Amino acid sequence: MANDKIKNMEEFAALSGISRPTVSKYFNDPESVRPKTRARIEEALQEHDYRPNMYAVNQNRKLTKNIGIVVPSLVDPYFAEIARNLERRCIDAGYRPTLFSAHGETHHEVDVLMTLRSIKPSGVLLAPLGRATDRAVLEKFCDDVPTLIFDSSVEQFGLAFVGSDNNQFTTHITDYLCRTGEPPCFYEMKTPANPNAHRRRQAYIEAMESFGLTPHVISIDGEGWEFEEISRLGGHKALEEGAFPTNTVLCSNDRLAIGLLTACYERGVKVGRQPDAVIRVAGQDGHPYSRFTCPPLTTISHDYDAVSKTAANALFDAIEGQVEPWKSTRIEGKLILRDSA
Amino acid sequence: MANDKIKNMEEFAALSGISRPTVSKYFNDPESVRPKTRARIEEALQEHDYRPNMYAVNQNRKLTKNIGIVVPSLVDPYFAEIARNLERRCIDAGYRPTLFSAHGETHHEVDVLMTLRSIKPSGVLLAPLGRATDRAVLEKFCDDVPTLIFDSSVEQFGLAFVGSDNNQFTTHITDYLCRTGEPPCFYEMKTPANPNAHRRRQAYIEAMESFGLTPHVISIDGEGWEFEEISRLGGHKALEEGAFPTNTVLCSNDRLAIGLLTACYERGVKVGRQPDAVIRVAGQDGHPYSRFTCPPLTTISHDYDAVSKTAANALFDAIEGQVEPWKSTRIEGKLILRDSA
DNA sequence: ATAAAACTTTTACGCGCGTAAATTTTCGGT
DNA sequence: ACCGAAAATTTACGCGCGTAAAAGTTTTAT
Repeated sequence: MANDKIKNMEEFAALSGISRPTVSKYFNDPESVRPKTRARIEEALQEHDYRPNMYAVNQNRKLTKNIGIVVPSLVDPYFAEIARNLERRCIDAGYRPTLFSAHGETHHEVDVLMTLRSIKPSGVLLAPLGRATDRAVLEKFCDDVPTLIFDSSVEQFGLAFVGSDNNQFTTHITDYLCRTGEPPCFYEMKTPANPNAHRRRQAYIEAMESFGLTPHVISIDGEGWEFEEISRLGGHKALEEGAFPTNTVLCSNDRLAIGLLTACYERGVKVGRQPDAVIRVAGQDGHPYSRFTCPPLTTISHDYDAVSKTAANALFDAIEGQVEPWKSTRIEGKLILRDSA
Repeated sequence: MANDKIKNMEEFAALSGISRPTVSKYFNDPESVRPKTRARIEEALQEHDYRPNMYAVNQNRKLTKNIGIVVPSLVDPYFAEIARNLERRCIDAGYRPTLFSAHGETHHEVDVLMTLRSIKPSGVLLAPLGRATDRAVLEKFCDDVPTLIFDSSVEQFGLAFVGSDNNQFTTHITDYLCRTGEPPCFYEMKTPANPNAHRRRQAYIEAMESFGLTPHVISIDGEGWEFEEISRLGGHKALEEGAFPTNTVLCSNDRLAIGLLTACYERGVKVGRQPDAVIRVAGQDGHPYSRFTCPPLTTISHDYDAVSKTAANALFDAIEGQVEPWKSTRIEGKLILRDSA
């Protein structure tokens, strides 16, 4: 590979012996030029290592190949995992994904949307903050940019919604817990950052009632995204006060469960389904670390692949012109039986 | 705010009653125009909501305001945390950071570097994969783009290196473990993905020898970045074979420790510093989840703030023209005493 | 071989903005 | 009120590429 610095397409076109407009066509779609021409360009490409200037390209294209991926927090392994999954799918589909995190705060989410506008993405995959999302800003954004909402829905904004079926999640695991021991109480944050929390509480209550049982919800104090620590503290308080009416606790999500397990450990409360255990704890999400808690956490897991595949494909379809009415796709979770419940 | 769509700076300049070049100056540096002029522009800005076209701007600027942040894996909470920290600092300093993950693989890291070239960043903060990094590619990249290497150094590439002092980490915690119980053996992966692992093993050996003790290194099998699971399996094997020559295990990093704790739990091996515990386990890194293991993990923590602050500032200085010879800054960690050791 | 179809080349313009040079306006100090 | 300096304006060009139109060339089908 020669080390000559090629500074623009003009020069590269000259070196490859092809006209610049044709080279331009090639970069926009290699299949659009004659095989012989393509071969010559690719040959020159190997020797001279040239890449079109991104900024000049996107200035003139009606549609960039950019896709924005936005999650509430990249520090949360659940979102990190799904973002990774989505990123890969975008790249494989020939797009250029860019990752953004709202860092759990409204104003950051708003900033991200402003930034996104400036890169003129052809589409956006957005997992909203939820309760903390600025509805008006998001709605306006969805009007301007093809946006697919995932993880938690915000009204009927955007192209469509794809997420997990929180009702099924909670109903399913509640059912399991009822069948294998005492019916669970529900452990959650009083003011949850995650909007799915509301759905899950509701689903728990309905499931319990449909089984002819009385639901019990324990709502702990705490603000923000430090779920584990909030739950650890709340767990201590609940255990001390004897706030759990049954020996089975269904947590609104795995991170709360992780914190609760720590609280149990610190108080010497044995968790599990063995005879000598005094409490069963279950989570929801299929958090990457749920396998490594002590005891390993029984949970109901998102189908990460299915969610991200459905979401990504729906966006790609919309970008490529398919117009479909707004719809909501909710994907079932899989129960993961481990030792904690 | 009027809803008229302003399509370029020309129009906006007309509406604000200021000439386009002056408006351009304003956007590049609001302080560079007369206060009265600035006020008029900002007034118009509120009413008409215009933002310069990013692509047109960066096409002509010698130096974009972009900064690339690259980590080996965003799914690893340690890197997610430090990436978050760096991202914030870039934004606060007026830059536009973009996050990239190498997903633990060489070819992805190479791809990221190619992508980075195309966005013409004014600087890059890069945590290399380490052993798996393509040296030649990285070296060439560092020649072309101002790059600051952090977390693990690769020769003397880039502007400088900023990371934790792995020698101090390991020496310090080894010392602590020796003083409070049996001297530790060292638990690591045979072929670690993380290059700091080598330094830490070496530091352990030297520390032990300086204390007049015999070092013992247990190297477990496994490839890739699924440290916890690799460690859990390796831990089972080691415990079964009685491979630990002492009751104290110092893990090369917290993720290995988390897996080992799970293995211990699954075998009913009690971990901790209480009299009835049979093994002590310590980690290294100050992983966000180390607080929530059972028992909570004793570890030596990165000074996340100091590392990211030093790294970011060094890059900013270089971008702003300060030329300094390559240097390596290694920041000490803080021992976090918890129940596991 | 010939005509039609498909592809390239040439030419030319525009995108939205940075930026330099020359000129005019504005401002603070006296 | 006057003058010099600082700032704003006018004018003009260029960045690297997309893209359209017209003309030329190659390929494919008949």
